[in-house]
Amino acid sequence: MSQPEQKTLDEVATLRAELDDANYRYYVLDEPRMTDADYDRRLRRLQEIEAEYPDLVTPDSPTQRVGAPPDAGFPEVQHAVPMLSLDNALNEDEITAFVKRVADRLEIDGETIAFCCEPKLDGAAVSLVYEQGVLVSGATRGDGRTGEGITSNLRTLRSIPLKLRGKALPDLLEVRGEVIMSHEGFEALNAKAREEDGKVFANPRNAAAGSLRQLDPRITASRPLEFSAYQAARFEPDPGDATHSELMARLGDLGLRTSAALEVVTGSQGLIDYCRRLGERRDRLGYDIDGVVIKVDDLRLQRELGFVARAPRWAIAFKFPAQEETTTLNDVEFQVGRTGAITPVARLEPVTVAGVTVSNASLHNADEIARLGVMIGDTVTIRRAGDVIPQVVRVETSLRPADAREIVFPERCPVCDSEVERLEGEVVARCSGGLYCGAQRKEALKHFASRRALDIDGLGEKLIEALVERDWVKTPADLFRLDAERLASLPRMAQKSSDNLVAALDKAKQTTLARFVFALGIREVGEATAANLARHFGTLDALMGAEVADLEAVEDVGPVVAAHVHTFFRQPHNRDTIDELRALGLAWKEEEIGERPQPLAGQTWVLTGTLESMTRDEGKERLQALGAKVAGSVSKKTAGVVAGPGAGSKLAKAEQMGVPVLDEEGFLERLEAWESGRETEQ
DNA sequence: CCGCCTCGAGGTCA
DNA sequence: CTCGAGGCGG
Repeated sequence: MSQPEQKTLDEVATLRAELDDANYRYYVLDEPRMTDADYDRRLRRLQEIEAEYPDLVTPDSPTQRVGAPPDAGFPEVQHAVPMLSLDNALNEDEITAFVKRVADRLEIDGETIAFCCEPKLDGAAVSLVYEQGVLVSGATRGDGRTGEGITSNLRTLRSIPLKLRGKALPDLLEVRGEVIMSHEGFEALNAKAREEDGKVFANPRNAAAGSLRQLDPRITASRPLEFSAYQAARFEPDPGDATHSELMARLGDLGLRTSAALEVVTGSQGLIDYCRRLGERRDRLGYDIDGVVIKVDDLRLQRELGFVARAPRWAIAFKFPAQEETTTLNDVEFQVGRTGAITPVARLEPVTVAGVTVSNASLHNADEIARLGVMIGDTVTIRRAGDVIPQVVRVETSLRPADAREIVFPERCPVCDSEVERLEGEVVARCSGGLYCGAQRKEALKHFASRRALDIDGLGEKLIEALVERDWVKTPADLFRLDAERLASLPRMAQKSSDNLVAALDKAKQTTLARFVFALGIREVGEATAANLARHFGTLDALMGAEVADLEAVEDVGPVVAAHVHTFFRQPHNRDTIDELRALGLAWKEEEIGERPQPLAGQTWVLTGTLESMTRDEGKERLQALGAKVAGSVSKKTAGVVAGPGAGSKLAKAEQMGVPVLDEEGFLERLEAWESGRETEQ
C-alpha cells in the first residue's frame, strides 16, 4: 500500500476539523453553517481516503461514530461518582422551603443566594468519560452506582464530541447529561416507522431510552438523539471555577452542548419567576421537560451543604404539575395479593396521559373509594403521580350518568369465596383463605420464585398460573416434584422448556438462608429483615424455634414483625412445607452467627470530600460494619477523618483539633486491614 | 404502571 | 411470526 502524500494528510486534517466544527456549530452553538449535503459530502470524502489509507483512521475520526455491530450485551459499569437523584419540589412553597433550608444551613440570607436553573429534560440520563479529551466510555444511570456501558451507542450521537475542543483539555472529565429526542425528531422517526412497519414509539422519552438500548449501534445512529450536559462529575485537574454556571460554560467551550435556557437567578423569588417563565414556554421548547433543576451556583457553598442519603442538599427538582386527563371508569376489579390484601383496581377507558396509555389505576382501599365518592360509570380525572403511577384524582360528579353503579366492596374473596376480614384500625381488607385461595397461592409462588428470593429462572407469571390452575402446585414444595414429562404437556412448554425449568429448579435448591427466609413470604419480612434474621439466628431451626422475645432482639425487628414471624412458624402447614422443601434437597450453608469483629466499636468517624473508589455512603457502611459511628461534623471526640479531594472546612477543623486525617489511599489500606481482622484497633 | 429491548422457544407455513 | 420471561428506566 502506498504512503499518503502530505497533501492527503492535510486534506484529512481539514475534513475532520470541518466536520467536527460543523457538529459543534450545529449541536452546541445551535448556529449551523454547513448544509447537510455539504456535511455528507465531506464525510464521504473522508471515508474514501480512510478506506485507501487505513492507517490514517483514528478512533476519534468523525467516520468512526458507528462502530462494530452486535457485541454480547452491555457490560456493567461502576460509576466512580454515583449518579444521585434529586429531591422534588412540587409547588412554589416547596421552592421557598428549599431556599430556607439552604439558607439556614449556611447561615446566610436566602434572598442573596445565587441559583443556577435549567429545564429538567425528559429523556435518559447518561454519564460520559473523557480521558485526555477523548471519549472513552459512556454509560446509563442504572441504579446510580452501576449502569450499563453503552459507549458504542453514545458515540453515534453527533452532539457528543468524540474528542473535546480547545487547547487546554482536562486529563479527565466525567460529564453527566440527558439523552433526548426532540419533538421534531420523534415525529419524523414515527412518520418513517408508520410507512415501513407501522410500529411507532409511544413518546419521545421511550424512543430515546429504547434507542440507547439497541445492541446494534447502526440502529442507534439512525435515531435522532441529542445529548445535553448538566453536570461535571469529575474534572481533573480542577478547573478552579467558582460556580456551577461557569463550569457549564466551560463544558460548552470544550464542545459539549448545555441547556440554552440555563440561567442564574437570585433568591426564592428569582427561582419562582424562572419556573413560571419556563412553564409558559414549555410547549414551545420543542422537547419534553418535566420541570426545572435548581442548583446552588457557588461550588464552595455546594461543598459546605453536602449530601443527605441519596441526594445533594444543594439541588432540587421543581416538577411541573402533573398532566391530568379525564376518562370513564368502566368497572372496578378486586385483586387479591400475596398477603390476601384486597385491592380495588379501576378499569378505565384507555386514555393517554403524558405520553402513555393508562387503562388501570389502583383505588387502594375502601377508604379511598369513599373519599373519592366514585361510582362505576363516572367520569374521573387521572394523573400520573410522581410521573409514574396512575392515580384517580377526583370524580367529575356533574357528569355522573343516571345508570352509575355503586362500588360494593366484596364481603367474600372474589377468587376463593373465603370471608373478607378487615381488622380494627386497619385500612386494608384481607381474604381469610390463606393458601387455600388460588390468588394468594399464585402470588406466594411468584414471590418464592422471584429473583431476590430463590431466583427460579423461567418460572414466570403465566406458567405459575397454569400450574396452580391445574392444581399441580399447591405449595412451593410441589414445584420441586414437577417432572419434565408432565410439564411438557402444558401449552407453550415443549421438551426444551420443560428441561430448562427442571434444571432451573434444581439449581435453585442451593440457596442461602436469607433468601430462603425471604422466599417464605412472611408478612413484613422483606429482603433486609430476612437477612437480619438469617444472620442473627444462623440456622433455620434456631429461627423456627425462636420466641417472640428472641425475635425482637434482632436488628430492626419490633413487636409487629416478631409476632408475624412467630405466628408463621407456629402454623403446622408452614412447618410441613418447610420440612418437605428440606427433604426435597433445598440447602444452604449455615450462616456465621453473630457479628463480625468490630475493631472500631465506640469510635466516631467523619468522611469529607469525594472518594474515588467508592461513594461516601459505601465508605460509611464499611465503617459502620466495623462498629464505628459516622458523623457529619468533626469534634474533639472524632477518632479520625477521611478526607478526599474537595474537602473543605471539616478537614481544616480536624487539622486544627489534632484529629488524625487519612487520605483515600491510607483509608483503603486501613479498611482492608480492619476488615480482614489483621488489625484490631486503629 | 407502562413502554421498550432482547432472548429463547414454540407454532405455522412454505 | 408470536409469546413469555427478564431487565431496564422513568
